[in-house]
Amino acid sequence: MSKTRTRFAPSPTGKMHIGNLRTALYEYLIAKHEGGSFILRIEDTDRERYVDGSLELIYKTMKTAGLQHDEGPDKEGKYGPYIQSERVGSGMYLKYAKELVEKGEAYYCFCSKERLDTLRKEGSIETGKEITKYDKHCQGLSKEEVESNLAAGMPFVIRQNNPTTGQTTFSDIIFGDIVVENEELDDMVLIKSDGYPTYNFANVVDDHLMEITHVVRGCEYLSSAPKYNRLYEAFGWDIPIYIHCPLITDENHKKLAKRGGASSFEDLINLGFLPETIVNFVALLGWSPSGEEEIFSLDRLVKEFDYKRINKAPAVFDMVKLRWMNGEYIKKMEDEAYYGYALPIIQEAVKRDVDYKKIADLVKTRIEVFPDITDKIDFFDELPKYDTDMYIHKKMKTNTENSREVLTEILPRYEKSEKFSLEELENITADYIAEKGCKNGLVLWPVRTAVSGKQMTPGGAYEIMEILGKEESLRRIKKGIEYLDEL
RNA sequence: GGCCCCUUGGUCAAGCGGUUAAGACAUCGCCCUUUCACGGCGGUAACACGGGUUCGAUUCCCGUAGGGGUCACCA
Repeated sequence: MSKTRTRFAPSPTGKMHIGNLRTALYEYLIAKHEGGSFILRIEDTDRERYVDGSLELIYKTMKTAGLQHDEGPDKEGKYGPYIQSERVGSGMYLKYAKELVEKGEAYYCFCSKERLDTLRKEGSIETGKEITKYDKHCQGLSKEEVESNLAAGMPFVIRQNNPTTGQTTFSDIIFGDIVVENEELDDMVLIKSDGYPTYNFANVVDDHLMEITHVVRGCEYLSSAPKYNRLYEAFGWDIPIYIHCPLITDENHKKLAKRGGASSFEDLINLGFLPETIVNFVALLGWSPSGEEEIFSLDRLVKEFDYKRINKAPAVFDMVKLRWMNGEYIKKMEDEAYYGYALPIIQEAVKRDVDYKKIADLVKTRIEVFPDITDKIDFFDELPKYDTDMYIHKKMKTNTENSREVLTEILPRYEKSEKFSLEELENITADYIAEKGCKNGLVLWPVRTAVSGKQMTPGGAYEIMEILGKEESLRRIKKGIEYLDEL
């Protein structure tokens, strides 16, 4: 048994789609789980769709996701070049295509775009159905006609020559054996008129040349798989193990579109998700471990991943659960890493001179995504204008009356505090509550309200006051009394 | 429309002929508590339908329905 080799073969056409990321991840996991190699190959045979900067984005994405390849354009390897456009120059794809022509498994086609278009249209008029198969028009060309056309410099493509009778079976690890009528197989183009191979052809040739053992890709390629098999067979090459992954869909059960919402790794990162979360989450979309855990590091995934447990049914990308999972990751983060993300956001939101780390600590268990921080801590920056109804709380038994009383009574006590530390504030308040003989909430609710102006805050009255400092805290309490006096 | 694939709670999913049909997210309730979270406990909620096969089907087979994918000189 040869060493496991998988490959991720993206096209440099923009952002990294979430489906592609999962494919890359599975390929990485399969290779690493079996101690094999993970190869990065760039499929840039469509020069029109090329997007500048995509290559760098691919590298960057793979790196931040932690999917380090063993071979690729930027890494040594004996199967290079790893960029298809660089392989075209040697004429190798054409050479292989010609080999198929020799064998009668492919043929030159000189049909114009116009003829192909009208072919489809006419077909639909006659039968009422759309004809999508090429009619093998050029297959009938004699060798001489082909030669003279070529000599005349006529543009051509090379098409696969598929049989019109019989059946082709192909085997997929996830979906099992799938049988199709050969009549259904279109004579797909192998070499385009610009001399570049099509994806379908380059893919097969390169996978063979690079000795790829497991081909992982999305389900949307399932229907082209039989044609691949014919290619392998025509060449007499070993067919790799196919692993077609279920689709990832949006909430409407439609293939996750590039448009609308977050469908790429970059989008998700920009929304504040951690790379580890995205990798973890995406791994669980269409695959499940044998145990019941759900939080997996990449290393754990490598250990646990068994591609035979990949699902068939499409999976909805659930943003809500993604957010939950990200929250789990945030809670588990080491301080240093956490502060690295949180502090800049807090500094941006709170201009006042306060202990940002303390704020960060308060908010750590209350967010799912880092941008959540801003809304939760804005009151540290400035006391919002609030309604005095906020002093009314049934459970705390507070109302505007007793709140005013509490605030007025406790204010001078806080004023006497020297350090205004958590401990001191706690003692002062506890003493007051004891003297008053009331419930904690009766005092703490109005204090927290006055000091924050919000109904919900990370941390309680003490934490907030400590962070705000004596001057600001007292100012806010006085403000609260003022509001209540106005009633 | 042709071809192909899919079908367990709202979502992700376990299950692989006999189970009280797991677990997670979401949701609801309770507890904890100075609010909100966190945490803890518990509840609601599923095998699309119809035929077979079988002593027995969520599991196997065939239909039906629904959903999805794909039909390029794009990948």
